Amino acid sequence: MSSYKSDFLNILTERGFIHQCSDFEGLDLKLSTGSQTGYIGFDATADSLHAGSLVQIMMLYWFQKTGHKPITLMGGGTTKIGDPSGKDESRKMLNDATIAGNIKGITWILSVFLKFGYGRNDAKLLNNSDWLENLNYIDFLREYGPHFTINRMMTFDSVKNRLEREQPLTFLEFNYMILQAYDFLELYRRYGVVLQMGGSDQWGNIINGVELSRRKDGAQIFGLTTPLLTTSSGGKMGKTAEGTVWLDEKKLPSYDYYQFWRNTEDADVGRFLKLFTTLPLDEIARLEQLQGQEINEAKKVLAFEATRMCRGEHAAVQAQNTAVEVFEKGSVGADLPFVTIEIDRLKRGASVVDLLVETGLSTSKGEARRLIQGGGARVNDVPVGAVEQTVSISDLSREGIIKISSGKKNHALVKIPA
RNA sequence: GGAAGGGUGGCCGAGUGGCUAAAGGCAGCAGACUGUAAAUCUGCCCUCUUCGGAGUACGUAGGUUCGAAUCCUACCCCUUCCA
Repeated sequence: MSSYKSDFLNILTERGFIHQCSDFEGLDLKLSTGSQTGYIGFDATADSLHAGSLVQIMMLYWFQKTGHKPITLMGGGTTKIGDPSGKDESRKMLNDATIAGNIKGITWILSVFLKFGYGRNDAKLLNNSDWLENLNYIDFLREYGPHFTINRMMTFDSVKNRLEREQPLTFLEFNYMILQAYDFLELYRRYGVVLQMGGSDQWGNIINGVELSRRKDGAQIFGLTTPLLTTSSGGKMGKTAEGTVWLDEKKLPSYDYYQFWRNTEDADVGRFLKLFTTLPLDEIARLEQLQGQEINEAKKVLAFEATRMCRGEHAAVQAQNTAVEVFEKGSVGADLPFVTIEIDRLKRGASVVDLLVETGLSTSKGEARRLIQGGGARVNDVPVGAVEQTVSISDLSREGIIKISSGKKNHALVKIPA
């Protein structure tokens, strides 16, 4: 289907990673002449990454897999500015300690997907504060300022959108793309980086770096972006009802991570299999053929593989087992969240409303009541009829467990202390 | 510094003295239908509650009034235009 010389571009094309490239031919030629270095920048605005960043991470994964050297650039410096791309409001200012903590968390999760080290194509971690923090304002302006025209900058979406929507865009944020462009040039000079990858919202920032490097150093370097990922029904990737789909297991249990992928919409399964698993394409093609109810098999593969990559084989198996127990056998699984309760309290009768709140299935008593009134609460899979209902010893299973559910998908366990 | 407009629930956006916990839309939750999908339909959607109510809330702080998101004053912030 595709006909690039480089494995990297072939794989990316086949798996649907590519949105735009500054120069396909040039990049292909460059990549096919040997191992190259490329990078992706990560904002340090949160202490971990979520599913929305996974496409970029997978792109780096393939970059390394095909023999090239990935650099993950932490935006220690640029995070202090705030990227205006895709938002109407400027970011909160973060302090140094927070940024440092965030970088630590992000680095950890990246190391799950990439092999870091000192080998030939091992991934390398850098922080742009190394060269941004001590820039001399006047020198910087004189050196690089002339290469950016306001006229041109106004045409970039990040700037244009703000202006069109009459939202404020401060000079601080206006500088973001200049600094990111400078990052690229700096990386080219220091490490011979020839490719910057990123989400499609980064296109403007990336292309600025390509142009700046060409003008300053005559560098022939490239930009490559992934499509903006949305679900087929238009939802944003990485956010769900429960909140953000964090990659870090400390921030999202593996069972929930598995369930996120398990609940993928039909229309997205094939696309996601290509992007988020490393299964061979013919295997994916087979799974894509499945219709109707059989598509669930493909979703299980997707969920398992995605969980395995991010959380490891053991966690994936466990999550899958729990899902089978809960959904296919109507039973309970080890991975379900649980709370313990004193046996005395059970003897007296513990209110379902309280338990819904304690297990985290509801965030307030009012919400728990509404859930019951709406017929969405269950105890041991039996709908709760009244708000006042309580559970007692007799509700305990042989294993000493009571299953509490909010709807059909959200379950938690109440256990008595061993 | 001056002039005009504006700041409402997670978001968008009505509301210009009581009928407003605040229209409508989006997002979200639950139910029905299914396949742990989508679409559709229905209910819910500030917090607490002994279910009678109670407490908070319309940028911030005061004031007028029996009664304010709505009127007045000061302050903060945003937008546009002028200097």
